[in-house]
Amino acid sequence: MSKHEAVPANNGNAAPEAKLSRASVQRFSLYLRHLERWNAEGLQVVSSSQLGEALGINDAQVRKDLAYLGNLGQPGIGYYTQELITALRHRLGVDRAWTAVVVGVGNLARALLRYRGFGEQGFKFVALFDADIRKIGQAVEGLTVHAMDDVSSVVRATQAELGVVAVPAENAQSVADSLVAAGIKGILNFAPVTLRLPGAVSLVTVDLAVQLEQLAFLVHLAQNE
Amino acid sequence: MSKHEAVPANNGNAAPEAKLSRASVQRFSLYLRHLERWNAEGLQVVSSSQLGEALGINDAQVRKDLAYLGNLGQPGIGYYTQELITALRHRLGVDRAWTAVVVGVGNLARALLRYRGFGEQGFKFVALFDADIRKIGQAVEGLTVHAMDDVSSVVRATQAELGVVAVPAENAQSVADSLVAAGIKGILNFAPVTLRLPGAVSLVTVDLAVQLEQLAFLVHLAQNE
DNA sequence: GGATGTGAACGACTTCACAGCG
DNA sequence: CGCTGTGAAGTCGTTCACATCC
Repeated sequence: MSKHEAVPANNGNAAPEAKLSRASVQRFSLYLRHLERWNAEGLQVVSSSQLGEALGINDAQVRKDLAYLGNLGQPGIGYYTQELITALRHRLGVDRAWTAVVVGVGNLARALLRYRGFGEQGFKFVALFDADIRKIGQAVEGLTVHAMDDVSSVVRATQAELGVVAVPAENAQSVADSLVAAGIKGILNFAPVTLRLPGAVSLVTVDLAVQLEQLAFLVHLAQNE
Repeated sequence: MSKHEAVPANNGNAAPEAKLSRASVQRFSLYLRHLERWNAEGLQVVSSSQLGEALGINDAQVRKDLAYLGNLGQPGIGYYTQELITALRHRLGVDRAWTAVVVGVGNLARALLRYRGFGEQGFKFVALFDADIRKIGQAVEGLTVHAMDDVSSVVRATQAELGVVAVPAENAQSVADSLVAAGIKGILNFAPVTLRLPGAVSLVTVDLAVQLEQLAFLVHLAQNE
């Protein structure tokens, strides 16, 4: 990493966090996934056009994105896979473990808990919560389901940083409020509502209904042409 | 726009489909959801600033979006809720029924099948498929699980238009190919891969791993400041 | 007055094109 | 040579500001 000699060290120490678009960050995750596979397959060098092709985007875009990581590219050669992976993981913040809790133990929660790959990327689910008293105490995917009243104590005890909201729309805001009050730093929300959170808490919403409607619209559009 | 005497009825019949950004379409879904709730609560008129506030966006943005629907706004008043709903549903293509099949009967599939609201928006799941021979013939959420070999015949028989891919990454492309071969018009993909589809088939990908990493990045960023 | 519709300014993202380096 | 890094141009989306209309 420490790259002195040549390179003006634009990430010297002052404001290393340049403006990274949300789109770039999403692509970072995708680059990382492809790189890790290729690296496992023994590929040691990769070019911006290979990455671009894998993601279906322009190669200049790839170089622009990767430039945020510093001057890792070797003109005439490409990028060293392992080096890129390390830099990407560091920049994304996944070069360390993340702990998460899930509220709402339905099928979606189960799907997430079983999703292999989260673990590989350093995400660890440490607790589950549900409002349904019948589910409390049950073990799901190796974790015990706690009562909603225990959110605060369990989140503090586990020092969980991320919370997944997988409850019906009408309960989502109050669940989010509980998580925030317990000290959660970021929420992944699957409920179809616009959550209101304090600025210090990050939010990513995945709205499945919107996505399905989006698809219907695209098909609808394609048919009327 | 041609400006003569009351509304030029620009949605007469010619070329109503202007360029609609993907972002606009996503917002359309959100507008629709809020409007339907407000309408059910008896609200008859709504303003761009109310909608903007509900979605957390600028009111000018709302007006720009809604302008795609024609001149529905009443200066000094706002928009008539019912009229907006009708226009939005029509434009989104959800003023008719959509049939969908799901491939990969895991927890994610179950979560989708139970998701209330899909039905209300006119989406109907008509068949399930799975490669696991032990699941074939089982009933899940009222639908029978079919073998992968039956994709073609069942899709044709049900005239399903949309396909949900909820299988592991390594099988996603071949599943998608089967769906396309069977005549599916659009695919909602949950597998963490970049699917390659013919141009005539629409695609929406929901990558949960990317979303979780995005959240981690945002928290990571907020902490280093 | 109060809210729409929209040109114009602004800002963000993408692509082009090419100098420069290994 | 091939491939990076990056200004410049181009494209797209958002916000501003205000004329317009009920």
